[in-house]
This record gives sequence, structure tokens and C-alpha cells, in this order.
Amino acid sequence: MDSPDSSFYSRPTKVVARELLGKTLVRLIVNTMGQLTRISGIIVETEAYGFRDDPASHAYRGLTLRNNAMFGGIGRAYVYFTYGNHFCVNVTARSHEIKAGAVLIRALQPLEGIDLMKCFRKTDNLLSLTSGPGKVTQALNITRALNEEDMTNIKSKLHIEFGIDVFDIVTTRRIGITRALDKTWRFVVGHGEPTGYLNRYASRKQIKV
DNA sequence: TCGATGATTGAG
DNA sequence: TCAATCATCGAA
Repeated sequence: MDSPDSSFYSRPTKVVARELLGKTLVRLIVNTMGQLTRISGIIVETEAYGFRDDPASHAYRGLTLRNNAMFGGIGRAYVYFTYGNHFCVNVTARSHEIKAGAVLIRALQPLEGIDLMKCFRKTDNLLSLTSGPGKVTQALNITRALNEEDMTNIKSKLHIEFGIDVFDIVTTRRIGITRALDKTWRFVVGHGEPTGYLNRYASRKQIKV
């Protein structure tokens, strides 16, 4: 078993969000030579989004066309388009008594296929490659076509594999939302000091670390 | 149908 | 600090 199975995702969404840190997000693509290649990174930042208890969640008001994946099978991808520019990728996860839930993957430590990431991102700046939810999807070429992909299957074009143990985990408020600001459902690998990214939000938006 | 909004990013 | 940019959703 190389990949967390459905039992991993059938737990409270914020528990899964925390434990996804250190796992590997893997994108399988066919290159120009017709060979299967891997683009991957260690998950270093996540956020949990819930159901009726979470006004910031897409699932808060119930099932819609967009959020269908959040109500469907667990361990699936929930990919959505936002701000007219960007895709964001989640993994669906929730305990049995909850009807919807997903974990937003906000940042990676680039691991495999870094040249391809640079190509998709149109930049050589390593620090800017996957340091944000819109950057992650761009670097891994994740679009709506991968919505509801089975993330527990190592053969899937988009899936999650076991990775490394992480020890320093920071918990903060979630980024870029206007509601449910009290919930500390964001999880970041590190000591709390500045990756430039964490620092950007910590200083400008007064995120409690 | 229509207007407001957004789980963002990059440039100034 | 701000514009880009458009799919989605709830209200009309």
C-alpha cells in the first residue's frame, strides 16, 4: 500500500488536513515522448473546509453543481475555478456523520518533475513554484478535468502517496476568506517563521501563529 | 436573467 | 495597494 486509503480520509476533515502534511501529491502525465512521467511535491500547507458548521466552506449552503465532489466519495479530488484565473485542488475527507468536507492543498515542497513545473508556471523561481493554491494547480497542470479523480489510487493521474514525517506544525486562521475567521483550520509545516509566503499573510493580515 | 463575490496572483 | 477576470450562486 503506497497510498493512504479511504480509511485515512474517513476522519474529521481538520484531522485529515493536519495529517496530510508530509504526504506527497503526485501528478502523472504523458510527456512529449509518450512516456509516463511524475510531477510531485511534499504537502506543506493545508486548510480544512467543513459543512453546516463552516460558513466559509463551499458546502455551507448545501449541494450545488460546483461543490458536488465535497458531498461525494472521500479521497477524491475537488477542483474548482476561482477569481477568473485560478484552479484550486482539494481532497475530500470527512467523518461518517458529516455530509461534506474537503482539504485545500495550499502549498508543496517541489520534489519530482521540477523542470516541468517551471515550464507550466513560466518561472524559474523555486520559491514561487508551488507556494500558493493557484500555483500548485498550475505547476502540476491540474484543471477541472481532474475533478473527482480518485486520489487513493496510485494509478490515478492525480493522487496522494505516503511521504515523510513532519514534526513542526503551525496552526493558524485560514487565508483569503471573509467568514468563520475564528476557526484555526490552516496547517503549515515549519517553525512559524517566514517562508516568505507565510510571512506575507502573517504580517499583512495579522494571522495568529 | 443579473449583479456581487471570490478557499488568488503578480505587478506597481 | 490594486487590477485582472469569469464561473458560480442566490436573489429578483
